[in-house]
Amino acid sequence: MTDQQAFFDLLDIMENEKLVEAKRFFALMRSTFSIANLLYADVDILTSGFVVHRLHHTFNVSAVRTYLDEGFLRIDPVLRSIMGGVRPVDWASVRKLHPESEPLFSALKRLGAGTDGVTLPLATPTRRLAFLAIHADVPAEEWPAYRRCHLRDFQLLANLFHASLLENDDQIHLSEHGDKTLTHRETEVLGWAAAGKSYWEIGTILGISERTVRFFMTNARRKLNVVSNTQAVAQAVRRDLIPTF
Amino acid sequence: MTDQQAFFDLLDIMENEKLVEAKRFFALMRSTFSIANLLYADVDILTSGFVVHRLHHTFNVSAVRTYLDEGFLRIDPVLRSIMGGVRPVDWASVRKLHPESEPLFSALKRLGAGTDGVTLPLATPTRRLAFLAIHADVPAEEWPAYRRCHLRDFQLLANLFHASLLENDDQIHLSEHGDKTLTHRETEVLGWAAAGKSYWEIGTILGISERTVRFFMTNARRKLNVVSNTQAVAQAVRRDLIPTF
DNA sequence: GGCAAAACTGTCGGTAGTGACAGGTTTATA
DNA sequence: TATAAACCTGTCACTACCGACAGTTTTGCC
Repeated sequence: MTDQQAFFDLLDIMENEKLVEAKRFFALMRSTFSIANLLYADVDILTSGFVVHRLHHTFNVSAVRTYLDEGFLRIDPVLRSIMGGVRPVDWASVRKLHPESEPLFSALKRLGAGTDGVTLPLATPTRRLAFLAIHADVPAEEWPAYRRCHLRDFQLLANLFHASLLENDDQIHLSEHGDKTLTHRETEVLGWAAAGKSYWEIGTILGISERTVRFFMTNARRKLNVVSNTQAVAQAVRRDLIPTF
Repeated sequence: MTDQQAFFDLLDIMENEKLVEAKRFFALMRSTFSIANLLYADVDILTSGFVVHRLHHTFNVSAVRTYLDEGFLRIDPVLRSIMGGVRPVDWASVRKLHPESEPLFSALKRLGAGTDGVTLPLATPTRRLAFLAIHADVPAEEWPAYRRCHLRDFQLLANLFHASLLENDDQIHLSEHGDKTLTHRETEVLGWAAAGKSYWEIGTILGISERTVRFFMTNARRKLNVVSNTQAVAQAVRRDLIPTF
């Protein structure tokens, strides 16, 4: 049971160390399990493309570049599954479910990325997309059993690694934009927007100009760190900043 | 290694069954591990109080009621830790860190809730607070070793149980709120709109055209009887219709 | 197979929202 | 009396949203 011992040693590290560097985590994972490669990502998908918050991996750099340049990120059915839930996603089962993605899997194989593995979705406070992809280094026929056996290890360790990175993120974030409180007017216009009123209508209701309504709304958006009135209202409702009427 | 076998049997159930009832999950957990009691909660904490989204447990009903009535929910240092991160929280270590909470722990002991256990934070798409509290049924001196040994099992199984509930969430809540039921796609696009995504971005994320996103959003607006996406999202958030991914 | 519901797509024209430009007025507090 | 913070307003250019037009394809069920 040396396998077991190695896992518990790794668990102790992940539980007790404040920040575990990605390189170190990957090295430990590879020495503990039969893993060929690992990829951890925390990205935000936007109009302009995607904003990579964090990306660490052990794959061939040019292979990952090819994957990104070819736009595989947008069509990868594994990622689509990740976005749709919180369960671990086994690559093989997705491959079976999406035969139209066969070219992608073939390309990945050519790039040396292999096709046996599992991707674990990870929770982010905002709606970003974070995951740990684990590329197996066991014969294809042994993979299902190996995955079944070690999924619990992967899940816990991935969570702890992710938590470690997030916790170090928070420090930066909190010091960057400490909580801004909304003014009375900002709260008011958010409330009316949540009630479906347009800028013009809100201006009429509050007896101010449409422009001024926009001014308050823009301030509110900035303070809430969001990009649209819709998102601002969603935030405000969730955080109970809007009087219910 | 019957212990091991029992875990894997349970894993198979959690991975393959669409919806696992809380009662059944708890029973399976208790028969597989040395667990006295379990408590799963998914709540939303607001300034005006807390909204219980889901609550399942095996504790004494009146004990839980006392816990809530006494306002322990607000002062419980375990919950405070949970809110701050995504790591599993061991009750004993929190107790040591917060000597001022000793009365709470004593009260819990009186209520039969015990003081050896661990609470696992679970990811929610919105900023709700979800967790699985596991109350050990092993002698106090054996608990640290037992916890270390089975944390990975707890983490994975808790995740899968939580995922199962989340996946079945929208149906349950919509049936409560009656008339118009939103389709899966409609709730999905609402969720991304609440996250500040534009039609184009949502289309890209979901792998459909911008026009189709507009189609779903228009249907959602009509069903919710609102005039703007902003109002639709406000309604959806208030009524907890926002999708769970 | 037939039917309904859901999922999906295209185009047009008008209205609403958004960021960046550049200000002025009132009110509370140091 | 400074000084900040809130409150208030105008214009321009651009993008996003929204309703109404008119469909096709897929999925689940009887």
